[in-house]
Amino acid sequence: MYQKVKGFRDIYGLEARYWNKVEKVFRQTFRTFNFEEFYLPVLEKTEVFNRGIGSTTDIVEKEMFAFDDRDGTSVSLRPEGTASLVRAYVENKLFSTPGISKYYYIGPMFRRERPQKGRFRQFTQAGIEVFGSGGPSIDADVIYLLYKLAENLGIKDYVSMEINSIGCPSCRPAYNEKLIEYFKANIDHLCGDCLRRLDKNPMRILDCKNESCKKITADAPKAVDYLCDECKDHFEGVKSYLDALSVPYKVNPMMVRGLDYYVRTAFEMITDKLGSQSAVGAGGRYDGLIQLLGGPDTAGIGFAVGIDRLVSLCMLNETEKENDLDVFIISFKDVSDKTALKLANEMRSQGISVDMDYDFRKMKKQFSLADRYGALFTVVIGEDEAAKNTAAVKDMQAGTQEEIETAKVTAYIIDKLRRN
RNA sequence: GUGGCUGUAGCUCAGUCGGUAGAGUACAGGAUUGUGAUUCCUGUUGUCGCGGGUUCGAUCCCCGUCAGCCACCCCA
Repeated sequence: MYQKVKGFRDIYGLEARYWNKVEKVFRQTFRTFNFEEFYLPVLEKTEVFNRGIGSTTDIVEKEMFAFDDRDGTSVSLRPEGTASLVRAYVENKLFSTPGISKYYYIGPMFRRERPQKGRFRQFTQAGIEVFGSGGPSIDADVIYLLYKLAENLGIKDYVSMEINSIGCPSCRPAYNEKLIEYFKANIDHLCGDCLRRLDKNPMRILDCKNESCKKITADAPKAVDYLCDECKDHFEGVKSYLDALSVPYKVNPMMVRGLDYYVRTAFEMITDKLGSQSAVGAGGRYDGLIQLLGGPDTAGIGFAVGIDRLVSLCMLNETEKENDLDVFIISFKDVSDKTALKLANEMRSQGISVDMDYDFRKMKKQFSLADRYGALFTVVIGEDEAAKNTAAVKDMQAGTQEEIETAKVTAYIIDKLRRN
């Protein structure tokens, strides 16, 4: 028997229904914020990610599905969406459209990590990107959108929002110096991983979960205390707009970003309900990225959310009904099979969901099928009814039954459904 | 990439101190020749994850491997 590739999965049944619901809520919510859908390729030249995400990040260094195409160019399954979308934005010269650009995408991403709870090698992210606005009000609105998604999915009690500012190229180097200085003074308390981070990316030490490191990081210099005037004003602006929108949030000075392109505002929507995978959505500002990928100097901000994780959270509620069917037609071979088939499609063209037993089994069997599908109504066409050109329509919840002329069944059902 | 646990029927799991397996559920048929639940009867299904070793004999012991789960790491 064949097995799926490690870390990849099949999604069906109840989970697929939730998946559907989440995507629907996402598209509707994005629509209300005037975001436009962007369909992106799943495969990009590897350099897009090397340049965009940062060649020393873990994602690029050891998690990409990268391989050489037949002509020798290195290509990669995308590990995230932002670099691709920025590439597309620049390549299609969309920066010349008037005003700011707001796009969203939903689709599979690929990272070759060891699978565990809430983490798969193919996972789906939905994300948004805003190009062309550098002010703090869009930051707050984007964070509000992320919050709104959780609210619209009915899971806002499961998540919380944290924000931070990680500075910009003009203030971060000085802050990094301070950090390195501080950690070097406490170097014997750092774990092996953090020793390596010390030179490469000292901010990441703040994120370490090692107990001994945590003790030191608690008193480490904080980025928010070393922001330049512009960054400080920006961060204060973001907070005041968030307050105006009544978004519940917490400033977490320990929050950092794993991707190189982020500046200033960083935010995360986290949960404690998914084991060790706490992030369900995260994002930030990346003002230099568009230029880095060959475009004009354009401000950018965005976020990505993990659909797989969100679906898990939604399933905690267990409110999704199994029932999806309006009508089940019970019919019999050589008695009412053709009538049933015609009636089913007559109702379907009116938008009613209809199913039937194509094997025309015994009535009792057909009723239990109708029951299993959660049908609201059954339409029985047996010998008696067929002879009279009628059908027995049964309300499955009430248990009541009425005999209706076959030609009038569709109208009767529509009327009944409307009343419910 | 590192570590721990797990892998038996479609699903949940039991079991054999080493002698090639069983329950519940699900499914199919019937009791019930026109009505959903329950009940009762009958029936079907397994390369006991895969490969190798030890043994007269392995689903059980040993090694390897693959997959899953959980954690580290990383991240959405």
